[in-house]
Amino acid sequence: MVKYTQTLDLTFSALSDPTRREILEQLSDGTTRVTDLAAPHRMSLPAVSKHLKVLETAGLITRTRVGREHRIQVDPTPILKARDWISMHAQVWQHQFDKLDSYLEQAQKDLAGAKKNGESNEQQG
Amino acid sequence: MVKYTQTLDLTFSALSDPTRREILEQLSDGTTRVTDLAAPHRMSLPAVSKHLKVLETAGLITRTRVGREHRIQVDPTPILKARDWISMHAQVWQHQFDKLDSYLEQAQKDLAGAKKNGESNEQQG
DNA sequence: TGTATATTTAACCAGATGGTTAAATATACT
DNA sequence: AGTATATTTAACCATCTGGTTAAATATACA
Repeated sequence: MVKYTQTLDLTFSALSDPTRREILEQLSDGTTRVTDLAAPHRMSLPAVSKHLKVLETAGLITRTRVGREHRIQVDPTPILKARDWISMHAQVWQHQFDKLDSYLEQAQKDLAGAKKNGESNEQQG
Repeated sequence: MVKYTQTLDLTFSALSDPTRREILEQLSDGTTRVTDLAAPHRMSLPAVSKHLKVLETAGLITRTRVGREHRIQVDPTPILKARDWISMHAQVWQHQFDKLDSYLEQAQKDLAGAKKNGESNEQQG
């Protein structure tokens, strides 16, 4: 369970940087070489190399050496676990959120009624 | 589109901390007061207060003042956008990943065949 | 062997992050 | 008015993050 949490930490953290998300999108397009991945980004190659290391440490990509080139591939497993974590809670959150909506509506009505009747803002008993 | 990226940055970043994810889970359980949210965490109240601020800035929670208490509520909207971003790419990633699998299998077979035939490890080109 | 290419590592830096304690603010209670 | 409770803000600190440039490493090519 420590592991699970650490995985989510690393995954969400890796996904929090726009450059890294773009890299993951480039990988969708079939780009694999580090130099090619780096090309569109307005930063140095070492900077991109660092981003790749972050993605690799988080397990979001794997690397295969072919001669002097490194071929980068996505491993979607941890990202899907992150999505699962969201999905696991989304329904309850949505429910809570809807409850809040209706609560606020009701509070609005209560307030209007209270004002009309000259009641205080305090709850009774 | 800048906005969209910033939202994802803030959302994934907010989700990358285990304390903040636990807070979101506590909110599922109906906990709302700051003090109650802070109780299970082995850190000071100001530390939790900071985490709440991060969640609030990212738009993951909203806050309603009731007297001296702050009632915290989840807003699932940005989290669902983060999930959407993952979902939008998951299928292609999965496909790429499966392709890699079959590539590696094939390479494994090629290698085995090459060894049997006394071929070198170099590509013949 | 010498040179070019692909990529990482090292050293450095500014700013962000996540924690602390002490103090401030706002509200409630008697 | 005075005290207690709920919460944030301020000031501080160590560590992490994301970038830089220069150098190192590994492979390819002639």
